[in-house]
Amino acid sequence: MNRPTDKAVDAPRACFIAAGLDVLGERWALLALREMSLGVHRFDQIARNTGASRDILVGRLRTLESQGVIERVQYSERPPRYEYHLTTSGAEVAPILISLAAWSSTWMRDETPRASYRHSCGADLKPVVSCAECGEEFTPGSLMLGPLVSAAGTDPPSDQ
Amino acid sequence: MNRPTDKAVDAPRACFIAAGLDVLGERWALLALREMSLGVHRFDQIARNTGASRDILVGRLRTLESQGVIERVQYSERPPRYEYHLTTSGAEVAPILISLAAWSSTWMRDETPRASYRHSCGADLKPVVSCAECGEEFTPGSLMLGPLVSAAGTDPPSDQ
DNA sequence: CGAGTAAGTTGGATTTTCCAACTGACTTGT
DNA sequence: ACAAGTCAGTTGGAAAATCCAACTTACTCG
Repeated sequence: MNRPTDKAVDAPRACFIAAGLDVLGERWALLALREMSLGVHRFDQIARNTGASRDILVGRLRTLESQGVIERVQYSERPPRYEYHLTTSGAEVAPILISLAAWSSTWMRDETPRASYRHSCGADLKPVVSCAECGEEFTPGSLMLGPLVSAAGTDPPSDQ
Repeated sequence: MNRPTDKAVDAPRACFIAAGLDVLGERWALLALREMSLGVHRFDQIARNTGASRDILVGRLRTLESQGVIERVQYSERPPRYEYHLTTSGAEVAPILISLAAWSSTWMRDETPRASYRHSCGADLKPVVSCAECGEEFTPGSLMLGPLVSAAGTDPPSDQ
């Protein structure tokens, strides 16, 4: 019952998971990124394949663009038309999609037939997440809180 | 004017990513699971640490319970009080949280100081996602669509 | 010319979320 | 004993986000 550091107001935990969700956690954002990572780059097809309302999708794509996750590439001048492409940052969302697909195909066991995913080697999706440092697999519970880190934490990759 | 045969509307892509998001993609769901995986199991603390409204959080926890991701464990009879714990399914959400935290700490480079994560070996969070079959690392773009799969796909793990 | 494609935009209905206060059943402090 | 605090919710009303179908603009194709 004794907490050594009792702050006046318990603010929500500011962590990188919460920060990531601010960008990727809005409705349709991850599905839009899924489409782009599958090679679908045009508005109408992204809207159709995700099921998102067109107006909401416009907003989401603008947000993702402003966050540097995707970029608009003009493919027609008259009328101006753009394709949506992943930036380096956006391409690196793949592990999240992979983990999500793997969890879902393991635990969502209902009748519905769904598109599955596989690795490019041809095998069914069975991702193993391991620590780059020690090589050990991440087991549930081996994720620990680290120190508070701001921008200067490590080397900032530049986009493009 | 236009009321032609607009029937064969392409349905949204039914895939395991979308299915996973139906369960885990609602607001606050992943943050609640984060708390449980960090050892926080009681309602008030989960509400405080996530920042979710209490009423919304109740709904979310009930949904996650009905989906078998968490379970309520009674710790007091009078008055009845419950703790929220991850099931096996819930514990296996960890790779998603890990990927999200890693992406975020790589790409969210602003001033805000945030709690970082690390592997239990002590190293900073640097997850590597590789294919269990061929051992090769998943690179962006090495995720491919597979065939449609329903419940009978592989062996169903049992929970609890 | 009329139909079709593409990327949006618009207005209004619906749904979800937010927020602060309240409740009930206890427990703890004085 | 009595007041205050804890805990896990519940409530009602306001605010925000989403949904939906139709509309718009600017082309291209037959």
